[in-house]
Formats: sequence, C-alpha cells, structure tokens
Amino acid sequence: MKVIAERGLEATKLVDIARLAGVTTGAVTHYFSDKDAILMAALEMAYDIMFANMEHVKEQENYSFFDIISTALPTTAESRIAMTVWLAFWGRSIAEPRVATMQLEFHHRWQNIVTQELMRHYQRHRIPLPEDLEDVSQGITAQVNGLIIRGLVDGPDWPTARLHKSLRVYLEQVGIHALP
Amino acid sequence: MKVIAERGLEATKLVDIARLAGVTTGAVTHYFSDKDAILMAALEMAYDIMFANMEHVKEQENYSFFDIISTALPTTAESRIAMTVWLAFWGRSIAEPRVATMQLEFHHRWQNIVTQELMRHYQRHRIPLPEDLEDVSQGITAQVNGLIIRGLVDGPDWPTARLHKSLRVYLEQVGIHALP
DNA sequence: TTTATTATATAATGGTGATTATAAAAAATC
DNA sequence: GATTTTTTATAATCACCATTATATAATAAA
Repeated sequence: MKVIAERGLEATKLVDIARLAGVTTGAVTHYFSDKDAILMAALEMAYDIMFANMEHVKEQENYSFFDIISTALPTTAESRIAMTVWLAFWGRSIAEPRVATMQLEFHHRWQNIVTQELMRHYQRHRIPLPEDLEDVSQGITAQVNGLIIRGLVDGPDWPTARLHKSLRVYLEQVGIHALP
Repeated sequence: MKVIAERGLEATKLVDIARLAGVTTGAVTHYFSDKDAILMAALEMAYDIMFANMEHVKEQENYSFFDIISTALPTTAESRIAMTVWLAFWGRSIAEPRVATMQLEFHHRWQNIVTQELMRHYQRHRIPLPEDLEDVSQGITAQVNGLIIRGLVDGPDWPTARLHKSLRVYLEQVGIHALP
C-alpha cells in the first residue's frame, strides 16, 4: 500500500515492495502467486482498513452518523494511504474485470453500512424514514467519493477541517444533523 | 482516448493506438515526442470535449443550470469515453506531478464555470446569492464527480435516467430547481 | 521534371522488470 | 543431532514494448 500510494500503481515494482519490507524479491514471490495477487491484496487491505475504522467508531457508545461516514475521508496518514490506493485502482477497473468486481463488491458493502447507519440515525432521533432512503444513501456516497478525490489530489487546499465542514454542510442540507 | 477507455491506461500500447488509427507506429511516433506526450494529449482532449459540450449548451437560448453540469455525466458514448479517460488519469496523478498539475488546472477551470453558471442561475431567478456560494459550488462538483464514478463503474445500475434524477434531487436539496 | 521535404512503414536495438531456477540459510520435525 | 521443510537470497531467463534507425513512398517546391 505504501509503495502504491507513493509511486502510483504502474510504477510499483516488486523490488520496491521488497525493499520497503526489508527483504528481497525472493521472499515476496514466495508468498504470492504473481504480482497481480500482491496488488489485489493491497486493494483488499485498503478497504479492510476503512471498514475497520468504521467498526472502531461503532464501538463507541455515542457516535453520530457523521462520525461513521467521515472515516472514509483522507484525514489521517493511514486513511490517506488507503484512499490513495482506492483511487489508484479505479483506473485499472476499466479494463480488468477482476478489479472492477472487487471494487463493486466492496462498494456495495460500504453502501449497505451507510444505509444501515442512516436508518439508525433516523430512528435514534425519532425522524420518520424518508421514502427515498436508498437515494439519500447513494447521494451521500457520491458526495463522499467526490470529497475523497478532492482531499487526495488537492491536499493543501482541502485540509481535514474543510473536508469535515463540507461533509457536515451537505448532511445538513439533506436533513441530517451532526448530533450523536 | 478510445484505446485508453477500452484497455485502460497501463495496457495502452503504441501499437494499439496506431492500429486503431489505421497506421503503424512509425506514423504515430512521427507526431509525438514520446508516449507520455500522446497520453497527455488524450487527457487534454477528454477535457476539451467536456468543455466543448458545455459551450454547446450555453449557445442555446434557454438552458438551465442542470443542463450545463449534466454534460459531465457519462450519458453518451462520447462523454463516457471522455470521462473514462478522466478517471483513468486520477491514479496516475498520484505519482506524476505533470499529470496532477494538468488535472488540477482543468478542475479549476471547471469549478469556475460552475460558480459562474451558479451565479447566473440565482440572478436569472432573482434569488439572492448565498454567502457560501463557493462552498455550494464545490459541493456540486463533489457530487458530480461521485456520480461520474458510479456511472462509469456501475454502468448497468446507473443509466442516464438515474444519474439525471440523482443530480436533480441533489440540486433541489441545495435549493436549485431545474427550470431554465 | 527534378529535387527537397514530409509522411509512413519496417526493422533493429535496448532497457526494464516479472518470472523462474537454483542455492543457501533458518526453522521445524523427528 | 540429523533430516526434512520452509524461508530467503541471488542469479538467469525471457517477454514485452518504447525508442531509434533506416528505408520507402508520397507530397510539395523549384
């Protein structure tokens, strides 16, 4: 993940991965069938980290919908790397069906969590569920995806505070306040 | 652009480009300094097409804000190819500063047009400009970017109608109706 | 028409890096 | 302690493809 996030997907060589891990290519190839398997493992790990961060928030007794969603934003060094990997693979999913499948699979998992947490929010605050719950959920995801790109590419212009504010404003516009 | 959109950025060979153009690599290399120059030209062309589409809408006597920004959505074969190229290059902009610079440059150009058209919308409909005009504009861009990704990757699930509806709902949520 | 210039094709070169093979070292099993 | 298995390193191979070079064809200029 570190190599991909630093060098980009195409410039990622096995030697670089090995060197960063403090071993040689022999050690790396011993554990993976081929390079593709390594790259796919990196993508999988990126998503795992994101989901783990969400789970971590859920463990708190009082968390808001915002807290859950904002874990996807590239605001920490760790999540920045993870989301950079995420972004790097979109280009590849154009041509490689296996990558596309994995991206979609994880996407739906994410989408489900968002919808679920959205329902929790409404119920907690005694707000009747909107008819277009699914649409609201999809809209939130689109907004978050857009913000992730901004945060990654336009880093200096989009520090954590701005990303958070932007997301908060959006959620308020669709009637979701930031309270736990 | 066609080759990139079909095969992906990394799998794009000079031979493929030449073949699709009906010539050999000799003809291609004669007009470009190197492969990178070809790829950059493709990215530039993708943006040019998008901007041209916007200009085309502007030429109509009655157009809405929605009409302008919906041109970015991958709803036609042409815009689909253009936006696929756009997506493919995000991954590359991680590591290659020249790509990142170009992407940012074009992004700001796009952002300016959105802000401008947003002002036009408010003025046309005698709505006072909101204080956070810039934020609204940025939010719209984030939403559109997110929808572009969905449309490209989740194609069958996100046909033109759904993309349009989703965008329309978002705009209404931020107080922008779809009338010309 | 002749010559110069440009366009295209074909072929040769060379670098890069994944993959594979072999060997040595380390760890586990007996 | 001996031997098998696993791990890691080093080296060799091999394919791929951008780049360069050379040759031919087409067009323009004289």
